Amino acid sequence: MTDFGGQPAAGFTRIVDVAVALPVYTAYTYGVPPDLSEVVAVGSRVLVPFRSRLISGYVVAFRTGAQPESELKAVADVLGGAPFFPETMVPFFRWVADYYIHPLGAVIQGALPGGLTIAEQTRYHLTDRGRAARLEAGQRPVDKEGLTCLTQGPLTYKQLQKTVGSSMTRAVLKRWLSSGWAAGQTALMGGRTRPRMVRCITPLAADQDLSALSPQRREILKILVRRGTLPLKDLKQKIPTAAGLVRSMARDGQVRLEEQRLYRDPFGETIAPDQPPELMPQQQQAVEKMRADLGRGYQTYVLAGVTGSGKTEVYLHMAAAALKSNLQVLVLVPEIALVSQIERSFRARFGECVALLHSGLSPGERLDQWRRIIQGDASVAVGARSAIFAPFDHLGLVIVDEEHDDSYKQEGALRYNARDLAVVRGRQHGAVVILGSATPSLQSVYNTQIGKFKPVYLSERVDHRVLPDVHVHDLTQQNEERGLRRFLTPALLEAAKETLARGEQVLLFLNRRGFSSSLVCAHCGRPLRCDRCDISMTYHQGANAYQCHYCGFSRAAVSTCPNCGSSKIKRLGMGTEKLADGIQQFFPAARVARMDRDTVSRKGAMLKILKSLRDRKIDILVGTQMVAKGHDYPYITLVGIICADLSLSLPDFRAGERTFQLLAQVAGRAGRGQRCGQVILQTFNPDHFSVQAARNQDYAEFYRQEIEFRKALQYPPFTRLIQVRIHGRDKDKVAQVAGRLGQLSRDLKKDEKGFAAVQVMGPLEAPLAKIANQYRWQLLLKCPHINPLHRFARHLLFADGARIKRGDVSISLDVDPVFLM
DNA sequence: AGCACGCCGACT
DNA sequence: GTCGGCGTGCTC
Repeated sequence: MTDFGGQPAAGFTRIVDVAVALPVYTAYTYGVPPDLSEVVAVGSRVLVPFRSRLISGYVVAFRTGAQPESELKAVADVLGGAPFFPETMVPFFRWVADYYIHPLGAVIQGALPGGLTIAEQTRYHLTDRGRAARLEAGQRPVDKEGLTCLTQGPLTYKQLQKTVGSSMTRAVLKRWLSSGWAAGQTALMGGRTRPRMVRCITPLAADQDLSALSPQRREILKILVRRGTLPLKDLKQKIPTAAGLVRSMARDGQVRLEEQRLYRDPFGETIAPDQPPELMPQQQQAVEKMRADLGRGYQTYVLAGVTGSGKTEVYLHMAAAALKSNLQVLVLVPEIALVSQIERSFRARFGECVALLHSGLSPGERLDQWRRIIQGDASVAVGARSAIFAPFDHLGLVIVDEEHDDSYKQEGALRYNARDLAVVRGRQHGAVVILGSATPSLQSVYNTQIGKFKPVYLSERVDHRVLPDVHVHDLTQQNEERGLRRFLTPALLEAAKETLARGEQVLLFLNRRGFSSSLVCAHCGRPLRCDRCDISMTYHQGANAYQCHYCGFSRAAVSTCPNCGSSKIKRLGMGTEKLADGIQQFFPAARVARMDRDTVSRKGAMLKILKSLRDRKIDILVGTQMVAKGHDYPYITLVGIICADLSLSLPDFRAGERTFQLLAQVAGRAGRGQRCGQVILQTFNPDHFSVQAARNQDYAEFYRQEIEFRKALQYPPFTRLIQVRIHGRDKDKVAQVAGRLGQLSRDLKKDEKGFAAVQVMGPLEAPLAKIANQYRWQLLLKCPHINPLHRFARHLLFADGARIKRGDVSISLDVDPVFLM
């Protein structure tokens, strides 16, 4: 096999820093051998020796300083040819790694299209001797079981351990190797995503004398001359025997056969080009104001436009202006379902130069869109939060639509907020950033107040449509009612009746899916909880099952109470499923549809519902917060908010903000077409300021009250937060580690003067104390400034916390947490 | 992550 | 006395 250690010290033409795709926090330095020096660039994906195996990494810098060359290992290969990101993005990756306290290599890895990572892996196979040993009597159970696993084919150590269990240790494997029962073979694994290469045929001379050819050859050439280069597959559809024919035609010099890269097409149907419409005066002013800054350095604008004020058209005009100055444009929307709407507008206006980036694409499609951007074939990218890493080099405009939306926060290993990163990237590229929303986040509005961002307002709806009337109805008045009537006020039913009679559509919003959201044993009175999460389950009628909304666990609805064995389970509370069911009984003739995570899980299901709505094949749409997100419903004139309070009672300092945004957004769905809309808002808290502000569509009033509350309690935007999460399978160990981290935090605060301003809250058991068998504790760090907070968290995680950490308890950080549950 | 090294308990 | 468990540390 290859020897990695003994490369000649001399002969390295260049020295590079490589960020490897592992949880390590430093870049490593390698020498570039002469045969690779031409192809290595910043952004190259390289294969490098690391300890005793080969793994992939990314070149983040060339080294010029003196480095003892003899100690360097050599880059083994350059993968995938061209670089995967421009050099200008390295500072961005570094910023992200630093700010979110995450390994640089992992940041890059997470940013790039998936399926690229390569590492050397050893897989073990059974030898003849091992086959014999397996059958011998008196073998240990581990050996017997493990060797049997290998009869199915070679496995890695990890795979073996997974199937056999914890008794399968490295020592056992070593014994097999030394006694010759098994042997290892090392190979490069992963990295299966490749450009799609297709055999294409090109006609060689357009003016060939066709009469001398056979009729079939003549036909092929005719098609080719008309269509230009064509994939062989397409030609075969017209002429089934084309494969053989073109080969001989190539020999005769009539056509050329070659492998060409074909971009996988994630776009649906083609879209007819449109013309920019005339802007309203307000839109025109907004565009003029922001356009003046394009190409003149960084500036962030908060575009606060009421629902229906034509923000998209402002985006399109800004994008056109940026493209005209040869600047690239990045457009972010909160979720995949909204990408297609915006993407259609952009493609209609700008055509082929639009790329699409979101996690719904296949790895191959993503890689292709990525390449189109790097090669400059696409100068506009539309996508969900991960598109913030699009490999643009001359970014001039970043648009974040519905910037208040929590979906911009990525949960998982690297917890970033794409909206915040848009501002960072904009600053690094000297670009204009537009944060657009009808209900901007408190954070962004605060930033306009302190002069960090500039505000731009769109207060008029296009075509002078008026905002809908919002009527608040107190649900406590319904306490005497039973069943559905408890949540359907006479006013709502009356309004629905009238709306349907006029042939218009009704939207009913209830932020809770399923049929019954509360399951209680009729015998012993205990709530039915998920085994793995310690959270109340929800009854789903469609699936006839009890489901856990946190881990997905599902059990048949015939199950008995785990506590007393009774089979009588009371189904209380209401979700969208029960609401849709019930409303149908009130309006038997109406066509009722439901839109929530259960009905749109299949690909394209949501578009189908939206299309039926537009085609007026639906009279009443029942939905969760999904219906509140940016969709256009031209024929909906009545919006019923069934219970405005569901998000109000959550133990989260942002509950009020979230509720206001949700209510205002849902209300804004009414009357977007020609007709005026009305909203009926039902609530148990009619006097709550979030409800009041939503009713009056009064953002300023909401802001005034909410900002007071944040200031009084010293919450963001007046402070910064880092949440430390401690979780693991062993309840006691998690609690113990959490306690020790808390103690450590207080010691740290006492010992270092710089940490005086850092407030340590907790450790506390998380509000959702157990999810998917993981027990959870948390520690909240709060400070007016981010710097001490960062240093503090690093200290906790690396310097001292590292000693506290146990193998089976993990500690992770969430910088600027959005969900505190 | 993955792999080696090194330190303690239960067995031939 | 060794075998083998897992905590600790390093990888250019």
